[in-house]
Amino acid sequence: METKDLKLRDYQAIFKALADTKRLELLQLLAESPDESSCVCDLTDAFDMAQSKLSYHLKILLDAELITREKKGTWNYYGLNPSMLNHILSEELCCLFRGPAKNSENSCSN
Amino acid sequence: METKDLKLRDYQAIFKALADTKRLELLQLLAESPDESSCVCDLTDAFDMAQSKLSYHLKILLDAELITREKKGTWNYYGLNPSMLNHILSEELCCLFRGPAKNSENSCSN
DNA sequence: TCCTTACATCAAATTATTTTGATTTATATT
DNA sequence: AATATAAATCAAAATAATTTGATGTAAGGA
Repeated sequence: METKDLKLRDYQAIFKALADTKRLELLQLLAESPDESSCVCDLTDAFDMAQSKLSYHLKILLDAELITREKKGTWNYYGLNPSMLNHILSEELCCLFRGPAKNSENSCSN
Repeated sequence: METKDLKLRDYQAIFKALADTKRLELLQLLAESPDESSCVCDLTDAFDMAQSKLSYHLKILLDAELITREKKGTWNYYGLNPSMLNHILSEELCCLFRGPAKNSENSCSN
C-alpha cells in the first residue's frame, strides 16, 4: 500500500490500530530497540501477555502497516514501519511511538 | 487538558475518536468551513444521519478535544480544535482532517 | 403560558472487538 | 521419526462500541 493513496477506510483501520493502550505500548517497546527487531517471545516476556493475545494485537498493527514482520527460521521479528508512522503522526509524537529519527533535523527533543 | 501531559489512555481515546469513517468525514466537513463553525442541524442535513447519532459522534470527538463546541442561544456550533489536531497528526494529513493552516509556512500542498 | 425548535441523554438492541484456551503449522533438535 | 519450540489461527465467551427510537431540557417565539 502506497501511503499516498490512502482512503478514509484505511485511515479508520490505522487509527483503530493505534486506539489501544496495549498496542501503543507495543509500539513504544519496538521503538526502544530500533536496531534489532524483536521476536514474539521477547515481547511475550516483556509484556506478560498470553502469546495468542500478543499475536492478535501484532496482526492488527501489521495489517495497518504500522509495523513490519520478518521471518527468520522459527522466529518472527517485528519492527516499526517508520514511513507509515511518519505519514500519520505528528513530529511531537515521534519519541512516543515512532522511535528516534535517523536524521538530525528530525530529532526528538521532547 | 494540556496537550503536553497526555498519557497513553488519552492517546487511546484520541485515536479511538479518529478510528471511524463517519467521524473522519465530520472532521473533514468541519475543516471545509473553518471561518464559521457549524451547528448540529447543518451537519444533520449534510450527513443524512439521525440527530441522536450525530450528537453521539460529536461527543466522542469533543471528549477527545479534537473539536470545540460553542453555545449560541438554541444552537450549538462546532469547530475543529487545531492545537490538538496539530499535536496528533502529521503535516501530510493536514488538508485531510485539520483544515488549511493559517500561516504560510504550514500550508497544505498535497 | 403554550408551542416549537435544537439538541443532549437514556435504555434497549445490535454489532464489533477482545480475551481465552485449544489446535495447527512450520521449523529445528535429538 | 519423534519431540520440542515459535508463533499463527480458530471458536467460544466476555466486553465494548454503535445504532435506534424515545424522552428530557433549554431557549425562542406566538
